[in-house]
Amino acid sequence: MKTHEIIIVDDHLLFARSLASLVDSYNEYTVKYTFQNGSELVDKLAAGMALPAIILLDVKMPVMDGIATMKWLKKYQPDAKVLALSMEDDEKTILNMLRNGAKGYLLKDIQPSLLKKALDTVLEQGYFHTEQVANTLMKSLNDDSKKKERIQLKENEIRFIKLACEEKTYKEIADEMFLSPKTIDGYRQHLFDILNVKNRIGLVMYAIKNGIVEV
Amino acid sequence: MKTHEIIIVDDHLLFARSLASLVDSYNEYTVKYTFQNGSELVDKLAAGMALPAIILLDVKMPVMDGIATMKWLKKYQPDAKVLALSMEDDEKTILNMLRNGAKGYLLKDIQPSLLKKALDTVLEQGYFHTEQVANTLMKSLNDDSKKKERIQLKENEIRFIKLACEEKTYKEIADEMFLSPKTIDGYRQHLFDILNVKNRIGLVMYAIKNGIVEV
DNA sequence: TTAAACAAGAGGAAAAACCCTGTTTTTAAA
DNA sequence: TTTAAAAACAGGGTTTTTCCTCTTGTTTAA
Repeated sequence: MKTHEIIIVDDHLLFARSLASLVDSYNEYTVKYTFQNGSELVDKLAAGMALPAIILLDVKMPVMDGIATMKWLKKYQPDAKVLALSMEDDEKTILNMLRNGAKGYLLKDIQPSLLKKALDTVLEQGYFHTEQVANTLMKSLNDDSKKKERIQLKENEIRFIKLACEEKTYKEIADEMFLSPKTIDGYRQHLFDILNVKNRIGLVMYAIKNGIVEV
Repeated sequence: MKTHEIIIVDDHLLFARSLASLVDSYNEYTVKYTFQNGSELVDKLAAGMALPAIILLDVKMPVMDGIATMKWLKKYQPDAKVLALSMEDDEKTILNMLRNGAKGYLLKDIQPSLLKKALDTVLEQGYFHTEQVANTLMKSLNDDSKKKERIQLKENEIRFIKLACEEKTYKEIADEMFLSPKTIDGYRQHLFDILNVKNRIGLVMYAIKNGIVEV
């Protein structure tokens, strides 16, 4: 029976080696290579190496870390199946890896048996996540909807911002809000000042970053 | 021992009733009210009714549906703990409910025993999600990172768009790209045409929706 | 090889966005 | 009841954006 090829990318040699022997102990999987950082992997892939079934990718590495590697893979090898490995369950990092196409996020302190399940699940379903990571994910969805309004905006200002994110002129916005264009101009200027932006583009980006408008 | 109060909001009376008796059968929980739509709930809350421990909220309802209700709650009762109930596992809806603060998303065809676990978990951890929903969540994270570039854009056009999402004038963008402002103007016009947007705001929104720029 | 498509760029002009300094009216607070 | 801040609005000027048409040189495809 043909086994699935695995590549391990991790700068901690000891860990990488033991992980490799663990993976090799499964009948269905074989470790093809272990690399010490992202750019070793990228080099080989760029040189024409075929994608393995799954890449186990450490997040924190010197030279080219997990996130940089994911970005490269997303662009040039979007079909790569990557399981991220990490010491810490930092929310931002998890999101970043997953958003860039990682199929799952494993903490390094998981039960070895879980690794097998993770590999199997990724091949079958395309995704794998632990309870813990899923929780973090859920939380993040909510947090950013809460951490809104660090600067308290008035009802009308928010209405204005939302309209400013559409393809409308200020004149049209004024009509829609039943206010004079000059008042709208005042809103605009005031918001530029308090939000520290230079033009309407900045206002739109602020609105998106702070969840005032849905993307 | 004091039980946790539950409110059920569902327009299907038969379902609501049986759900209520199921919840009441747990020692730790008591159904306080059942409402037939979101606005009944909102009315009571607006009139000063205290929040229950958990609200079980149907997604598809007449008058005021789950999403509208979540939006109201997010604004006026952000501490409400809501478990969404739904017949279908539509990706958009799930995201929408969770983004608006739902603590979990239960499909109506789950095992009754899972409901108990869901209630317990929400109270303990703040969140509950089934395997299935978590999967949907993961998938959505990735799908939108892939569905990029439906319209094939040139390297330079993408560079321009990215800069157009910053607070720069076209003159500044031209300098940065070592091109004449008139060439930049050409890029702009061409992109407006092919992307079907009316102004730079539309361009920025397109860029964000299609993952050309990170938010 | 000739025509078509394309990229870079120019001129000119109207529309929209931006900026500053004011006045009047409302609203809220002392 | 007086005062003061905030909201609505105006005038008027500068800059940027947007739109249209046109030229020139380069690839590309028939």
